[in-house]
Amino acid sequence: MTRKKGFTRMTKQRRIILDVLRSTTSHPTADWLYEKVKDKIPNISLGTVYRNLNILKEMNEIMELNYGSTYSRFDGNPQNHYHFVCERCGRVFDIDEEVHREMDRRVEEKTGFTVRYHRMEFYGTCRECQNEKEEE
Amino acid sequence: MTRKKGFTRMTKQRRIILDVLRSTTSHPTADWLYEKVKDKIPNISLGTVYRNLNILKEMNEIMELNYGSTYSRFDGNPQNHYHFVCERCGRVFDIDEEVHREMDRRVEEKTGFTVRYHRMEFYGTCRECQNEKEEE
DNA sequence: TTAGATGCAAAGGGTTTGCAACGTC
DNA sequence: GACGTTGCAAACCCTTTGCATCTAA
Repeated sequence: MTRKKGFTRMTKQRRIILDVLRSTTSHPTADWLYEKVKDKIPNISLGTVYRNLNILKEMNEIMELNYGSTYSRFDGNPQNHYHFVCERCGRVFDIDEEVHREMDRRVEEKTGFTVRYHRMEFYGTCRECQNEKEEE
Repeated sequence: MTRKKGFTRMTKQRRIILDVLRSTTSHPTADWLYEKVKDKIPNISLGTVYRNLNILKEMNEIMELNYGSTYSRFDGNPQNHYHFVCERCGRVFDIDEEVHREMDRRVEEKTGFTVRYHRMEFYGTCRECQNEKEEE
């Protein structure tokens, strides 16, 4: 699983993909990033975006999120933090709440497993969507 | 999102899919369920399994989990609970820990969002995998 | 009786990958 | 110069879906 190979080269593509991801708080999809990066590298391919996202993930520079949807979202903040997913509009928000590391220890004691980290995501309705009319 | 339609019929397929899922704690994939159900309904189709899993999910009889993998796993226990995902073998375990509903309220206060529930999953190495030799 | 459910197979759609050319170190 | 990386397009693979047929209520 852990990959020890190179990843030595900081190509223009890799750098710009990371820049774009770091410059937004919207937890974008690979395709959204592809479109954005195309502004700067018009002939970049979607495959390159995916490849670099996977590499950046292995380098612990970014996080991959997949909450319910059929596609992944990416987070340019590699620090563990919690998320909120709006069930109406699908947007993902960061939650400003400390990560409860003590729960990892408690689970370790209970299970005998080794816990490296945990993820937590809240589901509900964001403020904006609360104000919209109900629809069936 | 919320679907008001029928789902009135408890077909043989639906009942057996739910039975099989309820009879395991392994959080199986759709394909695994398909293979198991085939023992009882040899000519059932994979599409039927998927359709029923989606319906059962909407009926709040089961939960769909998608933690990292490209495919979903299903949980026959509709009660919210936490999970542990082994990063080595990929198995998913239930965690016997009360759900911290108070965190939902705290996030609501902080964000102004409406929180319906939260999910939490721990990642690490299960006991069995800890005993296996390291491999690169 | 009849609307929901099934089987089959094809389509969907996000993601991965093989390969030749390219670019970084 | 060597080897990681890219672009392109095809392949993958899990999941959904159209349609004729079937069946639970």
